[in-house]
Amino acid sequence: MMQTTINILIVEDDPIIAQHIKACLQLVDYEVADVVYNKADALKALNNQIPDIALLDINLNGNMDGFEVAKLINEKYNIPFLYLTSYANRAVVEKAKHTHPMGYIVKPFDESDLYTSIEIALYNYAQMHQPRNFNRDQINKKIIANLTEKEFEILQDLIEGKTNQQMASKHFVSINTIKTHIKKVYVKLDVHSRVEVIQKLQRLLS
Amino acid sequence: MMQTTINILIVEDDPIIAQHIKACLQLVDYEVADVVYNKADALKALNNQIPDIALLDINLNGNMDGFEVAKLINEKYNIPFLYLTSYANRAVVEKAKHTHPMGYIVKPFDESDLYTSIEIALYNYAQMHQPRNFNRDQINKKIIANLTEKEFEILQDLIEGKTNQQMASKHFVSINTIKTHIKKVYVKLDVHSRVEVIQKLQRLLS
DNA sequence: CCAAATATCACCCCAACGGGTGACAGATAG
DNA sequence: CTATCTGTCACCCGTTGGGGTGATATTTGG
Repeated sequence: MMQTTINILIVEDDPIIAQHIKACLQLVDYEVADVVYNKADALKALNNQIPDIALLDINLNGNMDGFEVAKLINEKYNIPFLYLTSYANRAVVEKAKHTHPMGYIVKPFDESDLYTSIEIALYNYAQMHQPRNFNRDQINKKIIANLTEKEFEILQDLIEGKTNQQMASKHFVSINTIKTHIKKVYVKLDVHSRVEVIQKLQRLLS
Repeated sequence: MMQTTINILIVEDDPIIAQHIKACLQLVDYEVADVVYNKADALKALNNQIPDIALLDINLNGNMDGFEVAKLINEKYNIPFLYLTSYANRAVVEKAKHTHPMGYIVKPFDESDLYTSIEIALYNYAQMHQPRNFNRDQINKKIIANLTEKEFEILQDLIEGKTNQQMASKHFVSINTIKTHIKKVYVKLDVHSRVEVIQKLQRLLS
């Protein structure tokens, strides 16, 4: 349940600073997933392994490529990130905040700044991206026929976008069994499709 | 559109540092609502005038009263706050994050640190405490290829649980046309099913 | 001990969906 | 005036999903 180590991606074009960041992070027991020096490598690194959080320099080799990395993270990956840059003027900050960073650290910084900001970022991001109400009891309190444990598990997979076949593989059962469970979930939630399930849950848990 | 002035409450037991913070804030055109040196005065100040954001020192005259001010803000006031402290050890940060600060600045700091953190905090706090703004612009800002007006309409129907046939009837076009639109939406959102669309949107607009 | 609940699986049917290709007309922008 | 964008539509294909029926273990509560 507990995450053992936090994996961090560093995107910083200055190798010296990048290594300094890495050293700081390791001082406080973080794991550095990767250190990359430009946008292209950042995309590769993300595609290769999704970190728990990313530290982005805005200026990468003269371009403001950090913003584009941020945009990609927002689009494709479900992780928080911090800007870590020497730019602190209005125009840049204004643009930066629209990319939804969880923090903005101005250089120079030390490992305290990194540590505290990362901790807060991870915690807040998890808080705001995990609907806490979503558990079997909460749902069962609001419907007539209660979901069984298994049905609830299937329900979770369903709203995560898994296909019946994927669920069957995951749970080591026949796809027919999955279909049976889903049919029961539909009856209990009084819906007739996957999308309706999600709508129903949003209404129920809002 | 532009907020006139940002009003900030400073809670800091060291008068020298408090004045320094105040000076920094005024340098970047923030308004300082009040400067208080202990918990009791903080409560009074909050009761008197609700600022847009608060800067809290954790240590107030030897006690960790900053946490209690934070707790009160969470309970009674609808504003973000930042910790601004010299404590950066694990135990304190651990406790701090459970009080949901929008940031954690370690002393010493300068006005850049304050400015960037305050801007991000205000923006993110507003984002997460404002109900969903589901419109085409909001989505298009976060994806590479923009959705057209028609595609956005179809998207709305889709997340409402409508089938392709229902959309075709509603829009007085062929079901093939609907399928074409949906295919384009999928490409632009980089997804492959209806459920994934919903997931994606939730992430994009969270 | 027995009934109910739960989890498992099979088979059928057909509608719905996802993906690919290609086409055509009108609007718009450079 | 072209090139692109947008909206429209068709056809094909294979997969997935939703709905119905029925069966067999195992567990559990009364």
